[in-house]
Amino acid sequence: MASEDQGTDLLWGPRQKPARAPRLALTVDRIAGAAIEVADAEGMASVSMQQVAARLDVTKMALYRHVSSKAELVAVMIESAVGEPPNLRTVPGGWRPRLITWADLMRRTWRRHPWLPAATTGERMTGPREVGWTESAVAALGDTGLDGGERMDAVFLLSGHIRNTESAATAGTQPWTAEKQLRDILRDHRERFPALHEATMSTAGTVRDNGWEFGLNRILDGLEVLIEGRRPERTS
Amino acid sequence: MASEDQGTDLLWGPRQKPARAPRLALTVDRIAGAAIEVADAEGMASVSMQQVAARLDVTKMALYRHVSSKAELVAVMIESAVGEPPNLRTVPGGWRPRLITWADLMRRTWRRHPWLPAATTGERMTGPREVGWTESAVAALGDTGLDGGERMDAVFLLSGHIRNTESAATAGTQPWTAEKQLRDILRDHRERFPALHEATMSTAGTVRDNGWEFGLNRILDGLEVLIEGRRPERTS
DNA sequence: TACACCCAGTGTCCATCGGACACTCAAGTA
DNA sequence: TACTTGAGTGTCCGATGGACACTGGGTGTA
Repeated sequence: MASEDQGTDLLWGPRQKPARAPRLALTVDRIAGAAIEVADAEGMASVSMQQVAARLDVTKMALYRHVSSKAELVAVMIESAVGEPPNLRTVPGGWRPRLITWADLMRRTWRRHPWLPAATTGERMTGPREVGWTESAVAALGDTGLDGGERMDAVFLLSGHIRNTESAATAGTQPWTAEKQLRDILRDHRERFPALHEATMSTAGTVRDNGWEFGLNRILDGLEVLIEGRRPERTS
Repeated sequence: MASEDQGTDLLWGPRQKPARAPRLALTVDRIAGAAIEVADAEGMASVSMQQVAARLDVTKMALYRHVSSKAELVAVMIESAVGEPPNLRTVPGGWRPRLITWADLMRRTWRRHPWLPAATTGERMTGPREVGWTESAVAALGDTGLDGGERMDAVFLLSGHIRNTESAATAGTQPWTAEKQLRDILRDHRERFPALHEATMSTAGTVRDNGWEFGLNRILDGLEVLIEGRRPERTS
């Protein structure tokens, strides 16, 4: 950029500083941190090797000394962003409050890093912390009488709901979440989509959470029906 | 590519064919069809302007005469792939069988085009057929006593479940769906993830559907709890 | 019949992407 | 002092989406 100016300074000016500031050593953690900053600020689409490298004042190829590919960079970002999985054993009240706590913590994390839904779709590597979050939720269902497959399916269902509501929050994943756009469409075509038109209009002015609370309660109610039905009959 | 050979042929060989086969006129539908073929065969990542153009034996820039951007191409693909929304009014038995039918039809469509989850994430344009599918499901909840917001949230919850199970079917969206990989990890770290290890091992050899049936039944049960509780009390 | 216009399809260019590979150069060791 | 090592660099490549000027054949009008 300013190579000529620098040359002039080097020749004529007072030698004020070492030509290149003594920079911190590059580490995987620093790289992940920079990538997360880019993603938080400008979205996953802006996370490229050159963008991340630029933020560290380094060449993109330097990054490859520490991560073997972009996929690995993303994997490291995710592990760093999700944080340590929670310990739910101290939450009183059985499986339901524990799952609510888990879902709430997870949702908070995902809200802090809105690119997580986009980063965690598709084939990819999985890190220990991510698995730890799953462990945590599966363990919370330990005394419900559900079998192993059911416990895993239940956690998948719940975490999928978080993914859906959060990715819908940042981008219109589903037609009916792009509020404004959909409302305009429906105003122009109300005769074609009467039920949807009526439902949408009745929610005008309402605070929307993309169905987070609604879906959470439906899922937990559905689980409760199964768990209570499974329990050895006592009274009835 | 073979321009010199063609030149030779034109000069010396018998003039066998018009240099370029009389090709079908390019239309948006033909373009969308070709793009869907590419996506079905090689996944969404292989859908590029040049790939689609090549399949039509045409330059990529020719496509821009018919679609204004790649985003528009994708939007057209989606509209074409989802097909006409179903009419559920003939399905007997109330909202539950109707939603099951709807979910089953939608899941079938998404299975036919495994790229649909990937294509319908992120900010994008929405077409009338896609909105039609939503209309169809919202209408099925018309006589449940749910209010407009609840009906939309319910449909979002259900369609989100389809998205999750289907996108997990084609790629390991969640750690616990990449069966083989996860099982290996857990074998090596069973002391770190005991609950998950136990749950996973107990499902060995089981046919997995990514929790489709399980999640569907939980969601419907959860909806039923709400709907029945909302109904004006009769007996009890 | 002649000519001008229109427009679908072409060719070329550009910035950006992930990544391969050979390099420089300073620090540490023999 | 000479050699090795390894972090960071520079350059190249093919593929991506897209801008823009061009061409050539068909059609409507004079």
